[in-house]
Amino acid sequence: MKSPDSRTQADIAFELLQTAIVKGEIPAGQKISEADLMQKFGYGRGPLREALHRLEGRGLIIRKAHSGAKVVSLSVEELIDLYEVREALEGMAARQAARRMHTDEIDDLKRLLESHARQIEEEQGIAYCQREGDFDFHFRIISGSKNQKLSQMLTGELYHLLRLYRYRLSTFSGRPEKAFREHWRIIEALEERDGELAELLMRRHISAARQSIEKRYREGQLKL
Amino acid sequence: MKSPDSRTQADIAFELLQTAIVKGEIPAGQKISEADLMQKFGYGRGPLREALHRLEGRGLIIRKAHSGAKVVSLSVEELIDLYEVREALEGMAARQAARRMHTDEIDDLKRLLESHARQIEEEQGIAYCQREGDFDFHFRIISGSKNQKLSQMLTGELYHLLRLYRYRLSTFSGRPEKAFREHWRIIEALEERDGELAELLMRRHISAARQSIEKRYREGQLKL
DNA sequence: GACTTCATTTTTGTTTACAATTTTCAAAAT
DNA sequence: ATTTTGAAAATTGTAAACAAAAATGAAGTC
Repeated sequence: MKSPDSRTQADIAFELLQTAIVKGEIPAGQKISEADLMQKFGYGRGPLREALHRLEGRGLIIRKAHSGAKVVSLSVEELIDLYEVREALEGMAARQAARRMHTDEIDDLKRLLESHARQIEEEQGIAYCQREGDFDFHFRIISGSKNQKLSQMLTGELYHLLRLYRYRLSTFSGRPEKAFREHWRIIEALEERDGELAELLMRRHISAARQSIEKRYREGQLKL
Repeated sequence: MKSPDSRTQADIAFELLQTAIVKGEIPAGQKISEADLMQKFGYGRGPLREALHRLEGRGLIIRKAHSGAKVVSLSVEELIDLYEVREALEGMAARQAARRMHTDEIDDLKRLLESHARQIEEEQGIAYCQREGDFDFHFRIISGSKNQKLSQMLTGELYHLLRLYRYRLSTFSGRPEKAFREHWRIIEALEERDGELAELLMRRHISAARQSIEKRYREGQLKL
C-alpha cells in the first residue's frame, strides 16, 4: 500500500499560489491573470481556476467577473481591524494555553525564548521582532490553546494576511528588548497556570504593536 | 444603463449552496455529488465545481480527490472550540461597540430589547433564545464594533457554522429570562460607554451558553 | 484637443469530451 | 462464512473548444 498521494494539480497549484502570495512573491494588489499563471506554473487553466476559487473563498484574492483577480491589499484601517481581531483571539489562546499546555511544552518554549535572548545579545538587539522567532513564539502559544478552530483562524487566515505586511511593518519596529520582556512575562504566567494574566499580557503585547503601527502611520513613516 | 448584474452562474450557485447548507436544507455530514447538484439546480458542472471550491475555501465543505464532497459536521469538541472563539470575538466586539456605536444606534437596540421583553411576557418566556431576536441583538453589537474584519469573521464564518446547529441547540436552551437580563446589562454598559464592562458581560453571556451546552451533552440530552 | 463611438482584442465564463481514480459489487478462494 | 481479487460502474480531475463580457485603441465628431 503506497501512499495514495491523491494531491491533485489543483491542490498543488493552490498551495503554491497561497505561499507565493503570503511570502510576498506576488505583491499585494497585483493583478493576476490565468494566462500568466499558466505560463508561470505550467498547469492547465482548469486546475488554476479551481485554485483561484479556493483562494477567493479564503479571502486572499478578489475576483471580478470577466475582469480578473487581484491579490487583496489592506488599507491602514483594515490592518488595524486585523490587529484588534488578533488581540482578541491570541488573548483567548494564551488563556487556554495556560490551562492546556503540557509542562514540557512550556519548558520548550522557555528554551526557545532563552535562545532568542542570546541572539539579541549577540546581534545587538537587531530585529528580534522581525525574525521568525516572534512567529515561533506566537505560533506555539496558539497551538498550545488546543483549540483547533482558533488555531485555524489565526494561522490559516489572519497570519497569511498579516504576513503580507510583515516585512514592511518590521523594518521600523525597533522594540526588540521590549517585545522580549513581554514574551518572557507571558511565559511566566503560563508556568503559573494563570490564564487570566496570560490573556491580559498577550493582549497588551499585541495592543502595543498595534499602537506602534498607528503612531508610525500618523507620522508618515509607514505608507500603505 | 441597466444593471450590469455580472453575477455569474458560479456566483449564484455558490450563494444558493451556501444558504442551503447554512439553513440546514443540506444536512451536516451529507455527501454531495456534482451530478446530484446538476440535476437539482440545473447548472452545468463547471459552475458547480467552482462554487464547491469556494465553499471548500470557506470551510463549509470538505472534499477528497475523486471521492466527493461532504458538508462539514462538528463534533462536540469542535462546537465548544467555536464557542470559545465566539467568546473572544464578540467580547472584543462589545468593547469596541461601547466606543463606536452612535447613541441613536444604542437607543434602537434598547427599543429592540424592550419589544423582546413584551414578547417574553406574552408568550410566557417561550424560547427567547431560539428566536431571531437573539441573533438580532448579537448582530447589532457586532456591526456596532465598526470593525469590518471582525464582523466578517463572525457573521461570515462562525455564525454560518453555528446556525447549522442552532435548531438542535435551542430546543432545550430554556433560559430565556436569564439571557434577557444579560442582554439588558450589556446595553447598560454600552450606554455608559464602558467598553471593559461590556466585554466582560458579553463574554460571561456566551460562556454561560457554552457551559449550558457542555452540561446538556454530559447529561446525554444533546447528541451530535 | 478632448470626448464619444465602435470594432478589435484580450480575458474570463461555460460547455463538452476525455482521462484517471475510487468505489462497488460479484465471483472465487481460503 | 469471511476475505480477497478483479472488472465494471460511477465520480471526479483535466484538457480543449466555444461563448460572452470587458478592456483597449483607433477613428470620427464636436
